[in-house]
Amino acid sequence: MKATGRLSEAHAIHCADCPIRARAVCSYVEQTELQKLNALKYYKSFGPGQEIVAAGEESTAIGSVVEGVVSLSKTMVDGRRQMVGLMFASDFIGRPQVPVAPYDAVAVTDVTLCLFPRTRFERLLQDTPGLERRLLEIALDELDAAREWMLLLGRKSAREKISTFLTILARRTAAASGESLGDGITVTLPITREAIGDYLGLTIETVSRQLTSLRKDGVISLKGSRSIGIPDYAELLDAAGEDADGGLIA
Amino acid sequence: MKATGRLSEAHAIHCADCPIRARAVCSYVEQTELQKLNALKYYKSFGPGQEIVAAGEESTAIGSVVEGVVSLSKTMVDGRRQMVGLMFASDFIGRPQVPVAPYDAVAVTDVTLCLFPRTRFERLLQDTPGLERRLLEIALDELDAAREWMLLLGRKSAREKISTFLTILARRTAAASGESLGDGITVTLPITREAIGDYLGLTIETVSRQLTSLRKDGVISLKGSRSIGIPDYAELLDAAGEDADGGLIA
DNA sequence: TGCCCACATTGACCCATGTCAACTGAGATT
DNA sequence: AATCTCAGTTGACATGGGTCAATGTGGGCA
Repeated sequence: MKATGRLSEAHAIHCADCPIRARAVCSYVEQTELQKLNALKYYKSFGPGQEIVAAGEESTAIGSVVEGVVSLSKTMVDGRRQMVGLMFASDFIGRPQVPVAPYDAVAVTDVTLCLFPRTRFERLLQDTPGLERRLLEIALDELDAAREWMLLLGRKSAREKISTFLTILARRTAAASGESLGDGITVTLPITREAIGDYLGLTIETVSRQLTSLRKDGVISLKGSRSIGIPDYAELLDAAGEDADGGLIA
Repeated sequence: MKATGRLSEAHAIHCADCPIRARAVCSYVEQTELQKLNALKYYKSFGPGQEIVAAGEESTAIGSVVEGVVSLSKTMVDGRRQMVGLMFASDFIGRPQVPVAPYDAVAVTDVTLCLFPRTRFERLLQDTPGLERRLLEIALDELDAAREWMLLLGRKSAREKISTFLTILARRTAAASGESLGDGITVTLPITREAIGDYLGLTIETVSRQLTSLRKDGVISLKGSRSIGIPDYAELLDAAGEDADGGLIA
């Protein structure tokens, strides 16, 4: 990853007090072993739009998102772009053993990462019990999510794509805030229309038109361009082409 | 997985003599430890079209493809289907810790699997050195491949999709036979037009038309419907919308 | 040998989504 | 307040790929 962090690099937080401790790679690591991680880790911050790694570039560090949103995307020579992952707090970025990043990682919001030098992390992986196990779980979760996304990209209509995206945000928002999905939740879009298009394999214009269409049909309400009300989650799920319970990976 | 194997269940092969030993989950396991795996494993065979697991069903066994081709696919309530993985010899099917399959697994050809009871395998994972590490590598490779596929599904044209698929087959064929990609390799399609459509997010008709179009343009030659000649691999790569070296995961 | 059946190809047509372009609106800059 | 800018919306039109339907074809079996 680049050496160009933007904000102050906060070293302050000890792993024991880490906000993402419960779900990150380190979550199975014992208190006693945590010292090793704590000694090696460092924070780095990035501003919106700032590049974290570029595809093809060597990434010397890997680690977790502590705060903010990071997009992973691939770009074709002629500029067509497909987002292949949208990473939130506690998600893991980068891959052990492989020095070259296969995609661009870009900060979408203000982002703080908890990083480890890659080769050091590879050694930790071998002698820190629980680390590898958690990383495997995370990788398998990502794989399931990627496959769910393949269904969306390959087979869903524009309307279904947008609706699916909103259901995911709604579930994420509900989970984070403890609200119920039932009673008219409001979600905040973490990304621009362009990024939504890149995520869903659509153009900006189609994203915009589908949002308008969903609004006209009363499935959602728009409060400014980044805030979306969902009066009836079940109706949205239906528009997403999901069977009632979804089967989706949040 | 189902208990309805079709062919003789060959227990004959010892792990030490296994044809996929070098690349499968077990490849880092020491000779001495191999006994444990060998004692637990069993073979199961399936005929073309036979279901291995259904989405939503409990899968009690997980393991490797020894021989043949397996498709993983997701289906929407209205029947739209997207293949999310095409598994060849040494690929791993199923996921530890998660009892319910998130997709259908179907034998495409005659298939032989090397299976382990899932919960037993989970225990092995913890006390067999190297097993977890290799599974992590496999999962991360699959994840990279899935993300590459997301780019294809979300952003590539029908012609590019078909061409990309053929480049992958060509590389796989070349690697398996030791031939060079340069001199007019011939690939055999392992799946029907319908399955190709499901893999690429296209209809049968579009698959057929694009193959015809590529033939008319001299990019490929058709020898029967399942055999395709590739006179100039570079030209095919170009039609796939790839920059010269690809960057694709085979 | 010839028929059958599933797989594949081809044609005609249509529609969802992309493309190109103009317009709008909210926040920042002066 | 005037204006600039950039994200977003909307409109008109083009087109790639889907849909529906007819036709071709090759391998297995009577």
